[in-house]
Amino acid sequence: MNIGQAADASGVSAKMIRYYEQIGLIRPPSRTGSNYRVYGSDEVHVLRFIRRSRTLGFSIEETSALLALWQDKTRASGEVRDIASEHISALETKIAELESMVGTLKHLVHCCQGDNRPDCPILDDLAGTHSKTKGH
Amino acid sequence: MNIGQAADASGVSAKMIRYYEQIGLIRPPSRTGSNYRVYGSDEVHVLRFIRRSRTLGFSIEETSALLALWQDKTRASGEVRDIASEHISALETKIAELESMVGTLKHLVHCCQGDNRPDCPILDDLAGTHSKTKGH
DNA sequence: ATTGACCTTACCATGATGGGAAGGTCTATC
DNA sequence: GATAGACCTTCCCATCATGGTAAGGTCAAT
Repeated sequence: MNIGQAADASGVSAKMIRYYEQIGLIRPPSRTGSNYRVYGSDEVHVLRFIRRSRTLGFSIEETSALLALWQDKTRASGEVRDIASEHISALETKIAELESMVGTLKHLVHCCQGDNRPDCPILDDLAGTHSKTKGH
Repeated sequence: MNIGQAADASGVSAKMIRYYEQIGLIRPPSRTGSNYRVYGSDEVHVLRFIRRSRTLGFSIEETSALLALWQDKTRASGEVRDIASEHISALETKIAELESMVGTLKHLVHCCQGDNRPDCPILDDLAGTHSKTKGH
């Protein structure tokens, strides 16, 4: 299997497959006589694992740890759960931050006439020219 | 005022002030005879505006647009509201994605024993070795 | 043999920020 | 004055994950 076919089969772009190899996330595959990378179903399986992990928002580093645990037959599932739990916490923090932003912005948009007058509470808030943003 | 003092007064690092100047977000300030940048309260005001905008998650590009509108006395507040509304939508999409990730991960963690057995539903899900992840 | 689709490596770009080096300047103290 | 230390200047590099592009080699079908 060529890299393009492995890319199609795994959903990871050829560009990324080479990158993952370069940073040591995956092993260098064997090559043909003309220096083409050759992949088998095992490699595709690994690539799918990586893709799913990335889709779930795990960083490359976390993905690398999960991959090692996956391939380690003697692993303890507690380690995996810890990684996932910490990732959940990080995601929830991020969500809370975004929700806070959205809350502020919605309030500002609600207060904004949206007409042609030069007054604009959104800009006023950004400029910090008034005392309070929140609290009706 | 030197760049360090402007940084302290605005909450934007000196490094970032120079960067904003370099990309054209802010105007180059005047210089002393010894080539030091000199800032006044107007510049600090602009920097605070930028900082607040970035804190609310607006990109540099969006911040640039908002800054132009802020400094345009004849602006229509509708434009500002449109930028903010679109940003809210983008943030909400992001939040929904993150919540979806968290939902999946929580389910997986819930199913994971966290003991020393090699079975781990989280890894199984990442590997895609079973039919369903969701749906109890 | 030619063509077109694929592969290879190598370099550059993103967005926003931080780090550091090498060298110049200002201020306070001796 | 001189010296020390805190500041300033520019320039380059790194991040993180991904995409693009260019120059050149290879394969399969016509």
